Amino acid sequence: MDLEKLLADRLAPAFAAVAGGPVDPTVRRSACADYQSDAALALARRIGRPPREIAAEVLDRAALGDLCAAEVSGPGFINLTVADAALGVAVAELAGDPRLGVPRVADPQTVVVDYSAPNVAKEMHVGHLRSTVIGDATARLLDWRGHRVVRANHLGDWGTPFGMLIEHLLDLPEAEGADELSVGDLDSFYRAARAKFDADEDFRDRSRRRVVSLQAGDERTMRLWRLLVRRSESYFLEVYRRLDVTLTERDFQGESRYQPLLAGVVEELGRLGLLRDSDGAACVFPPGSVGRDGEPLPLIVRKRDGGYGYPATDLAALRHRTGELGATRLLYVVGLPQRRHFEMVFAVAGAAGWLPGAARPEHVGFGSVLGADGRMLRSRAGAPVKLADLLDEAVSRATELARDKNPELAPEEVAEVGRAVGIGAVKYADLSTDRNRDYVFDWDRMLSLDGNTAPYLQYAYARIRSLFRRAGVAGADGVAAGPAAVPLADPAERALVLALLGFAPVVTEVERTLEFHQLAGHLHRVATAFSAFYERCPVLRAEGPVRDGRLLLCGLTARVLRQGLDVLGIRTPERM
RNA sequence: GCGCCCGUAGCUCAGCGGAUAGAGCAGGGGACUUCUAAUCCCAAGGCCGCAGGUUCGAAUCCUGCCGGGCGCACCA
Repeated sequence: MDLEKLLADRLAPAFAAVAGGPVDPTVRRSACADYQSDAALALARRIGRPPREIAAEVLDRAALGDLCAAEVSGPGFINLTVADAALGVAVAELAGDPRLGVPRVADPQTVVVDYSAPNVAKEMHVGHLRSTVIGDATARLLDWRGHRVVRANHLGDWGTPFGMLIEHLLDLPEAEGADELSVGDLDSFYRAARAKFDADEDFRDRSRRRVVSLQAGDERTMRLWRLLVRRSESYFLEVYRRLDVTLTERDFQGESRYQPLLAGVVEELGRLGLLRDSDGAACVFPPGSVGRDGEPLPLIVRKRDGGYGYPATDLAALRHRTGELGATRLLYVVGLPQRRHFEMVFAVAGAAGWLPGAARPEHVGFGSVLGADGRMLRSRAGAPVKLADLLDEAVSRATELARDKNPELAPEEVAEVGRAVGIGAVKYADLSTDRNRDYVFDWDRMLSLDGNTAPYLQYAYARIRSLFRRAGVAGADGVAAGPAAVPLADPAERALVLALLGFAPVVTEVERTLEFHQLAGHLHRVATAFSAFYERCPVLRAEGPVRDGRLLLCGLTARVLRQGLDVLGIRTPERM
């Protein structure tokens, strides 16, 4: 039962009667009561009556029954305090719902989530962290809601650098080359190739010729290219596994797969009359984009040299996603600096008719990860921080903490907790702030057990699990066969119930906005409400209906935390 | 020059037209013979970058400034 909606439904007829037409009662959570309605204030001008008078009349007419107490407050707010009995029933119903009040969508969309997108033969670094983490949370959330989700890992697996990479691979004894690639030291492989390219004229020539063979589909070249791609992919999959990211080998949809389509894309744009030649390059000039010189900015779909850049690839991919996959929501989880690029791509796609009907492309942008100095996070040497190193450090710091704080954990448990907490902390730090902003990467803060952090939420979950182990009863695993109503005596119980009832509205909101910090913030509120409840309200020492009710609250809290964190891609260890 | 993002407590961040702007950290004071103290409770801390405007009501919307970050033709 959606309490907000229930309250709104009770108030709506009264508002309609007073206003002489339909009114949204705008019920929301309140600091001054459980819920409040602001609609009387907005209505005052429309019908020319004082807001308090409107609110009073609405309350006279509203059939609130024994659902809640209501009063007019301040300039015309209607404060709603839900009856304990109604809350107790609502929370018991929620506990009986395997989906925690969040139904599967009635009208599933096909959603393509384009995220992660590392480059073959290059190390994944912090720059890939946000796209991977935010994108994966997006895919998980939409999956859970029942949409058809296509994960698209738009791998950088094509382009001129592959000439030099393949030549470098040829220069090495094959075994050594393969070895170097598989140990995960992709950067030194790339750097060595690059260094040779910069220093050696002959190598440069060979590299350029190699690009030509690659584009021509030369068999031996393709074999080596596939070797590079496959080695890199297995390395990326290892990183995803450690990061608890759901991307698999089936989700690699690299740039190379669109190469055969690019000529057709350009040809079609030409047929539609959208193309203009500019200095020999085939361009589309979407309205509204202006460059440094004040002149219209082109989207270059074919370069002067006849090659294709990533605008062409993005257009081909988009056309494929709407045309072949039937996607109606196209999400691009890519950093904010690419904002204009996507504006232009979407504008061109729209003009070309590749966004039929309900198809909506959306750039899910995000800010940068900063170091303590407020600049882009870099290693001490000034290089981008390798994602693998970052994860190592997260796990080792968290393992250290776990060993330190809970000596009762067995060694294998320490290792498992360290992984869950370390990785969870990194992901949560990323997901718990507004993705549009840059955020400061700070180990101590993200691993703190206080505040809006993964370990705090995980700890709340672990405490509940511990409690159930001690009680020797099931409960936190799934739907509990609990009481039909939960008796609520303590304010901490009420606060917890209200927080738990707020889970569903937040999930549906985040499905729309993809602002995961809203979900994170809500889970934090649930966890703080639980911690306060846990301090004040004995569970196992209580008796009868009170004990049963509290066990139900604990079980439901655990399920909400676990489900919410699962959507964020974060584990909930049984012990900490 | 143009465009995008961002300026809220000492620090890191919430606050999506509504009441007295909220958390956490740091600093101050308390609570462990007790279901995990990795926790909880209390107090303190604010010209919401500045100036106008719209509104019954603005941190929130609009305009202009100031400050920071990023981006602006053939790299992806």
